Amino acid sequence: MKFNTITYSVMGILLRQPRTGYDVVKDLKSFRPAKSSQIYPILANLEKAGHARVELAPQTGRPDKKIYELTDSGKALLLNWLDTEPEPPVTRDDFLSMLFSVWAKGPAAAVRLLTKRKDYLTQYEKDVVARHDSLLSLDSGECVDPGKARFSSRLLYRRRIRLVAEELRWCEESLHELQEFIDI
Amino acid sequence: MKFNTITYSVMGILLRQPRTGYDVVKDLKSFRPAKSSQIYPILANLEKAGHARVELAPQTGRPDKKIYELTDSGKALLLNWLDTEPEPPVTRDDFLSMLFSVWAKGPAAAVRLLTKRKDYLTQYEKDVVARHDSLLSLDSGECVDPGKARFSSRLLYRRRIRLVAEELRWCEESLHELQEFIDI
DNA sequence: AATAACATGTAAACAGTTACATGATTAC
DNA sequence: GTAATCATGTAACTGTTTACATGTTATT
Repeated sequence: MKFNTITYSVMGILLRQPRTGYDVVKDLKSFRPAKSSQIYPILANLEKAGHARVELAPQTGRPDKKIYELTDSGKALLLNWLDTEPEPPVTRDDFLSMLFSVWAKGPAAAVRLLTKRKDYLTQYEKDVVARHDSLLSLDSGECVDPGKARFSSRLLYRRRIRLVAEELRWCEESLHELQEFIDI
Repeated sequence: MKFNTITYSVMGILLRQPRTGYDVVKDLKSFRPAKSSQIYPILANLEKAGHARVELAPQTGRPDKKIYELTDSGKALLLNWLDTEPEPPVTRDDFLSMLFSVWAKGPAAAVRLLTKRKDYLTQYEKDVVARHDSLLSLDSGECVDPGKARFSSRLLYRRRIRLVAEELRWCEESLHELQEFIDI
């Protein structure tokens, strides 16, 4: 059976700890967002293929929890995937398409667009920094041990923070450049 | 009629100059990549809706060129879109999913993964810088005029260059951190 | 001689989102 | 009392890629 790449991301969550579908969706948010309607079938497929097993936790008033756990074959499959060539990243960002055409609307429109982006990034930066800080506060020792899951998480957060900060600098530089065309 | 966001990216290309479907695919590559099988129907729809008109350029030995040009209604629609709220950007990047799980494979695997990324980014940086430079060499005056299309292009290239450079710094920093776990 | 670029498009498959179905519990 | 969170999933729709169909011309 051939799996798509999001399946490996799901396995990456289960490698760290047994999780429900609902949990997996939350955990994926930071590096590979997906809707629950996409995740539930993936978990079912993993179980059918023997790469995950399920434990049922009965609940009252809401659907019973299905706690998924990675099997040895699942773990082996995931670790194997790490040696394959990752496909080049793809980004879809309306802001870039808007910027591409904003010249036709004049400098004021460009300023509006870039200011909106700056606000978005500022908020985003705050969120990521907060999550990064709370990760470090949990157990700063684990975060620097490359054999621990939190090491990976820390690297990912740090990357995000750096990139967002750099795009903010770019926004400000671009806005600064546009100033002279607005004021005069 | 309601259009999806890639349609606006296509209109953004046509706003700059009349183009064939083949050309549009090439032009989109830098900020909103898409396959030709997705673009041809979009162009046909734009024409049907009256937002683009087609001029036929007969050729021998290969299909006649269909040169699309944006109409006034198309231009108005595009400029209107620039005032709407862009949806938050989404990125799909296998490398991030691999990094998320690489802790389970140990520091040497992490070094391999990051080195591969570094190589990819180094090549990518070279490409973008080259395209940025060739843009500047064409007409450096237009590039600083926010009423000209090349101003938008220059901003987009500069953003890419900055972000790639920042991710390269992050790679190197992370690799440096991993060194001590490998050598000893 | 082989490969890349030029040029159009359709059909099928895959990936991903939105809407639906269902409702208790918890926090404000 | 209102909104968010918890918890599962299916069906329909939209978006994107891959495979097919068909060749010529230019470059290496």
